[in-house]
Amino acid sequence: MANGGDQFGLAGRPASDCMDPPEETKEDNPSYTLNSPASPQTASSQQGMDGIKVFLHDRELWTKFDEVGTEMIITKAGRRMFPSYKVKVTGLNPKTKYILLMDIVPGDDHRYKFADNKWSITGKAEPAMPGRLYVHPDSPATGAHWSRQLVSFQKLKLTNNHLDPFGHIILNSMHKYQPRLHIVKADENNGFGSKNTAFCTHVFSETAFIAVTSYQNHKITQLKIENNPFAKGFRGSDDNELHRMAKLQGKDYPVVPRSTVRQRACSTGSPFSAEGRGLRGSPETVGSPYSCENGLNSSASPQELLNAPPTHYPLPHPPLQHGHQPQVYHCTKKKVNCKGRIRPHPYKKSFSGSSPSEEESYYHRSSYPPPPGLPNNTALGLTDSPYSSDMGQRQACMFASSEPRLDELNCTSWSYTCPLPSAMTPMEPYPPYTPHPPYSSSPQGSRLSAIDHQSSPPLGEHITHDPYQSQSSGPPSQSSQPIHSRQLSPPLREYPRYTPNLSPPLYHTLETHTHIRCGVPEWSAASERIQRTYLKDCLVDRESQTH
DNA sequence: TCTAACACCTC
DNA sequence: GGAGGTGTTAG
Repeated sequence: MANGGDQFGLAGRPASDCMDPPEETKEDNPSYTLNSPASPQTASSQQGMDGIKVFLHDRELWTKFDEVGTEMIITKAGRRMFPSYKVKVTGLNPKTKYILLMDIVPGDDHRYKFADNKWSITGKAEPAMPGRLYVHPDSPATGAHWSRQLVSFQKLKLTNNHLDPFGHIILNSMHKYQPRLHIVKADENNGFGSKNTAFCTHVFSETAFIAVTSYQNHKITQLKIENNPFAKGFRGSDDNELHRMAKLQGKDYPVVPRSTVRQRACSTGSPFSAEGRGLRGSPETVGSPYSCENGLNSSASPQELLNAPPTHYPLPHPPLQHGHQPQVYHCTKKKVNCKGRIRPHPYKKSFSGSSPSEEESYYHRSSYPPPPGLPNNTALGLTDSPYSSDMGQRQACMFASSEPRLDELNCTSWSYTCPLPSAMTPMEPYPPYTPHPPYSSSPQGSRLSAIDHQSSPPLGEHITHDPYQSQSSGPPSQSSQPIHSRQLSPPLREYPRYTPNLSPPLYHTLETHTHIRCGVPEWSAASERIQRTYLKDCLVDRESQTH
C-alpha cells in the first residue's frame, strides 16, 4: 500500500538497495527488486537478471485501493484477488526460459481489527499459514513469451482454509500481507540445484493488503464494485436503480442504498472523512520518512538482502494509524434489512485499466528477499525443459514456502533452519507460532520446498523504504549451503496429511514450515532439495500433461 | 468472525 | 447456456 498502507500501519516501503540507479521516479512504477546474489559465489546468478524490469499493471487502481487500505476476501473455496495482479516484464532474454511465480508473505507480525473506521493492531499475528507459491501457468516460458503481453496472476486464489486441497494461497483473516513476484531463470544451464540459478523478486508495495472474510471498510467495497466487472450487478446507476431497490424491498418509493447511507453517515459532519483521512497522499503518510530500520536501504548489500531470509514483507507504510486522523465517517456494519440487495448509489468509475504504456511510466524496480520456495542461489535449479504448459487452461503449481518477513532484513546475515518434514511428512498445518527474534527471517528464495514454515518475524517495522528506489537482491548468495544433492526425490506434493487425494493433479503444493533466525545462513540441504525437487516435479508433471 | 445461499454478472 | 466470479445477506 503506497500510502494508504498506513492504514494498516505498514512499514514504509522497502528501502531500496540501490542496485539500480536512482533514476526512478514516481512514475516509474517501480517494484522493489531482489536480484540474485551478487556475491562472487553467485555473481553468475545475476547474469541476465539485472536488466529485468517489472511494471505493475493497473497501478493506479492498486494505489487507489492502497490509499484506502486494500482488503482481499478470503474464503474457504478460494477467492481471487482484485485488483488482479498483472505485470509487464521487460529485460528478459527472449530465448531464455523463466518461471514466474508469486507468493504472499506476511506484512508484519500483527493481527488487525477494523473499528471506528480504521485499522488498528489488535494483537499478535496468528501462526503463519503454510506458505505456498503460485507458479504462473505459463511457466516455464521464454523471455519472449513473458514479454509479449501482460503476465496475469488473476487466477491466483486466496483461502483461509488451512487444509485447502486446491493449492490456493492460505492466509489468515485480519492479517496483513504483501504479494511478491519472483522471476526464476529456468535456463538449461540452471538445473535444479544449480548454484547459478538466477532469480529476482519484485515487490509492489501498493499491492499489500489485509485479508478479510468480509469487507471491513465500506470504501473498499465500493472500489471493488466499481472496478470489478463481476460485481457490476452491485453498481448503482441511476434513479431506476433506486426504484428497483424499492421494488426489491416491496416499497414503491426509492430506497436509499445501504452503501449510500453509510457513505453519508460517514462523511457527514466530520473533518476526517475518508478523503481527508490522510490515507491517500496525506502529508504524514506520503511524506513519511520511512527510515531504513531494517537495513534494507542502501545499508544492506544486495548480497545481504539476498541472504536475508524471507520475513514478513516490509510494507511501505507507517505504523497503523500513524499520522492518521480519526476516520471521519463511521460506517456501521449493520445491514439494511431488505429482501433484495440494496445497491449503492451509482459510483463513477474511478479507474479503468491503465494501458501498458501508462504502466511503463510507473516502473520501479524492487528488491527483496527471494521467495520462500525459490532458489536461493543454491536452491532451485530448474532444469530447462520445455515444460510448456498449454493445457487448455493451465493450472498453476503451488508451492509451499516459508513466509518471509521483511522486518528482519536487518540482519546482514541470516540463517534459517528448516526442520524439513522428512519427505514431506504431513506437518502441522499451523505450526505453533513462535515468536522470532526481532530480525529473524527466512532466507530469501531459499526454497520451494516443504519447509517447516513457521511464521517468521516481521520485517516491515524495521524497514524503511524509499518508495521510488529499487532494491535488488537475489538468493542468499551464500547460501551458505549449496545444495548438495541433486537427486530428485519423489515429488513432495500436496498435503499428505490432509487430503492426499484431493489435490488436483495440476496443483502441487508444498507446505513449508521454516524456522528462521538471524545469523549465519544455514541452509537446509534437505529442504532445498525438496523444494528443488518439487518444483521440478511440478514442471515435469505439467510438461507431461501438456504433451 | 465466518459461512453458505443467493441474485446478478462476466466470460 | 453454463461455469464461475461478485458482494450481499442472514444466521
